[in-house]
Amino acid sequence: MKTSKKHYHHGDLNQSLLNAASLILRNEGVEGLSMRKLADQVGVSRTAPYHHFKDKNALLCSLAEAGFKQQQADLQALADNSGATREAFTQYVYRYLAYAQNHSEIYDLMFGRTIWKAGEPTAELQNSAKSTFKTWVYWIGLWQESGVLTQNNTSLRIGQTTWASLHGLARLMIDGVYPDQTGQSEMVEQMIRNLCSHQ
Amino acid sequence: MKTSKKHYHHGDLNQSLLNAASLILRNEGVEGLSMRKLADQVGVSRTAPYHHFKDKNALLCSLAEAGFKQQQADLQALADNSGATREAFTQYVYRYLAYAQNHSEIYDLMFGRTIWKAGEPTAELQNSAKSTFKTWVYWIGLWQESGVLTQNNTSLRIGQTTWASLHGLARLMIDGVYPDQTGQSEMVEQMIRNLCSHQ
DNA sequence: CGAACAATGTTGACACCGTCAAGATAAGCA
DNA sequence: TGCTTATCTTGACGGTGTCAACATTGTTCG
Repeated sequence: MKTSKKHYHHGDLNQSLLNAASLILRNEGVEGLSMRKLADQVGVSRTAPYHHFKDKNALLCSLAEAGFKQQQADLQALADNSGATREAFTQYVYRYLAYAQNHSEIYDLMFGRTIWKAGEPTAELQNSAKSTFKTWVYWIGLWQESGVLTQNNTSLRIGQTTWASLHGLARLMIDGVYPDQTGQSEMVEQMIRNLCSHQ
Repeated sequence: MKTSKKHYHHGDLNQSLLNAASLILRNEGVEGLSMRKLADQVGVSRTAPYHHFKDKNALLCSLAEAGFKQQQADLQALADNSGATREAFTQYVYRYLAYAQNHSEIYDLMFGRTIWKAGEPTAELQNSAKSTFKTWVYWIGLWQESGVLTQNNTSLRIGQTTWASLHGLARLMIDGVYPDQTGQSEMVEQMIRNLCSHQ
């Protein structure tokens, strides 16, 4: 019943849709992701997906949500293996940017206008985002305590600004504004030097 | 011949299209800007705009280009009236962010994926962007000389990172990821503190 | 002046898109 | 068994960008 192709019911359409959508996203970007093509890819009629996702926006939110969870797990693993040292922060930054580059389309969904401005973020998505940010602020606090980051403001504020800086870097690389890879790691190094406290 | 409505030829369609597009952009965002609606608004047939812009992408590039020029003039005026002081830098940052907020849709066109990744930036647009960035780097150099910004790297590198930070802040505000205005100016203040050299 | 030509406008058509409404099919349960 | 509900289907509507073919106008030159 699961792998059969002649069944009227698909079996696990919800997940299949997410998988196929992920693939299209990676290969063709959001612009190449349409509900019709998606349905076709999965081998189902145009409107079948609407029984699993309210609309396209809901599908995208689901993808972004998965992105948040993966990113959070990704980074959590790193933090567990090291203290609040400057080296850990550096690695954190590199991981963050690597994630943004390796999953640029999902990253765009997570933080871009498609969902947050043009569309409407699902409640679940908002929760995921908020949770991720809280974890981030928590670690910022630790880095402040250990003197890696400046203590001239609350961890919330420092969390906001450092994240904004990281995000800006990620966006410029992702959106094709900095097309050349040249000097990219130098930029990151300089950015880290800027973010860390100068004693 | 100019203001008449019964003429077969419009008279100044090119500019009229840009004006109308600007208006739609401001009121409804890029999502609400379609070539057909645009043509309708100007009172011309669907495909008339294609005699003035190769395609929608070209139109958007033109809008973004105008944005660059306006921004550059905007900021140039500021710089002319003040030296390379920290106060000038602060004002610069505020102006930059204000521009991003007050012209969020154009800002998005100038630096967003719509043109730079999904579409193809016109040669003219690329020139405008490059020119603006060069001016930016030039001023960064002056601020470095006067000790406002750090001298631990080239003006190009510092220009890239400070701009990335600013850009990140702008994006988060624009894209609706930071919906509340609360503490926004505090964020900016902290960001400036971070960017300026700590003597 | 008039004819040729280029610029600018028009309608028609095509292939997409998101999504709603109504009906078909299957699964779960009484 | 039959009823309900979840799932999937086809059909349809209004929207999109843009190409091809044709109409009109302004320009230029013999």
